[in-house]
Amino acid sequence: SPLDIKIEDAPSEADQIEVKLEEEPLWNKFSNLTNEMIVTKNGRRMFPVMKVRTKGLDENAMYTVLLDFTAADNHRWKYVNGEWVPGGKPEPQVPSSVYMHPDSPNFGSHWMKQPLSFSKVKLTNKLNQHNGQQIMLHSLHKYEPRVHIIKIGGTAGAQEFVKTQPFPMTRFIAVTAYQNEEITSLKIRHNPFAKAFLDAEQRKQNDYLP
Amino acid sequence: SPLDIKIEDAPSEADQIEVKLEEEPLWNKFSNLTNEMIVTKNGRRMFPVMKVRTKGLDENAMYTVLLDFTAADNHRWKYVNGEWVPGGKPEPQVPSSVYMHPDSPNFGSHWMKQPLSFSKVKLTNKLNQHNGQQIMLHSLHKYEPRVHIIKIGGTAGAQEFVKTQPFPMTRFIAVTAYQNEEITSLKIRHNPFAKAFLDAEQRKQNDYLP
DNA sequence: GACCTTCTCACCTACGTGTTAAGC
DNA sequence: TCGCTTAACACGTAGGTGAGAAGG
Repeated sequence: SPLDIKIEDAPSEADQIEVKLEEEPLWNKFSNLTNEMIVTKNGRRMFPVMKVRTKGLDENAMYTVLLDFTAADNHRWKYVNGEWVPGGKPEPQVPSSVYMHPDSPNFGSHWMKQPLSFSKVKLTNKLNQHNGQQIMLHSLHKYEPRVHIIKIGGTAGAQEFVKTQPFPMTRFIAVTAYQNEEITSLKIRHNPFAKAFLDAEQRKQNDYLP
Repeated sequence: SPLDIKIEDAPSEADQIEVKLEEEPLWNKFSNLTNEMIVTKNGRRMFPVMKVRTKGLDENAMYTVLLDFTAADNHRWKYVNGEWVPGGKPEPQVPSSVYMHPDSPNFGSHWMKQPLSFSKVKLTNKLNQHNGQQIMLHSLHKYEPRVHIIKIGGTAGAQEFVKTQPFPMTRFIAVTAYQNEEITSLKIRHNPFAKAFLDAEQRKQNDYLP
């Protein structure tokens, strides 16, 4: 009967929350070529930048937003003859450390007001003590970024994971130097900080013409 | 009797909270000369930067920290013969808009961990719609900065002022161009962004020597 | 030798300074 | 004229790029 509605049928908050990737067309271009991200001792920013739009949060509740990276598979990769091929045993696959979005903690209304950008996260291949802005990854391993939404309860210190959203399109192989020159070319053409190399890049493009 | 303790005798949270100015010796140098702060259309940062240290907050409670500016007196000022003198009627003295510290909202533990800096606040003499980082002031009026601590309650949207701390030593007159060249000199000697003018400044200093 | 990593570099973005001359 | 404001400017801080040579 219509009166038989159970409490479990009510959608939980987690079901209502959406975390959606921005700039999918750009990410897709990199993904189609197998994306690479540079890791350095002091940490390198990601390009493209992870940007997500959130929906379905409680406007007045408080949330913290996290970014981390899971091992996308179970091996080490090599770039051979213009192709990425699996090779060798992987490093022990411990979960990456976690980057907290600098606006955290904040109200649901804040997070939903505009897309949030993880522009300042830095990827490194070394353990660096001082700095919560760096995430250590293993070079030549493939990773998948995830965003977590954590709700902060009214009572002291209470926290609760309400959503974990993986982004398969943003997968990448961590490298200390770019392997695929098409990736280099895409980065130069879209990252304003690489403008110094744009002229040379455009000359190369012209070389392919008759 | 010892049992006669009344609840009112317990110190309120506001009584326990301290908000203390950092870098007082530097502020004092400017204050002794009558400090000036540039205001521009797009907004100018303050120098020195307002930095405060907080104590006595509840580590697990959530607070927002605000900065604003009150009219320090009831007249307009003029710089005549190397001196600031009162002159003319003031603009209507509405309270300034409010700058929210970018870490807001955050836990008491966060605010007490290290001094908080208001380095990014910008002072303007024009109403600029888009931008919460700018505070409009009237040129040639004297202002006194204040810091407010606001506690965010557990229930939706509940907020409560728990502390308002004025800083008389940081008073300044808003100007569109520096009037007292000793103020200019102090700014150049201490603000790293003015290093381009440091050489010329040091030559001037030497001119005063025999 | 082949592969991977590290370091320095020129060249950018982005923007915070007071100066100066022009505007009102 | 005088007082005040504006806008362009040179010169900094601060730091994000891939290139290329050197190192392991």
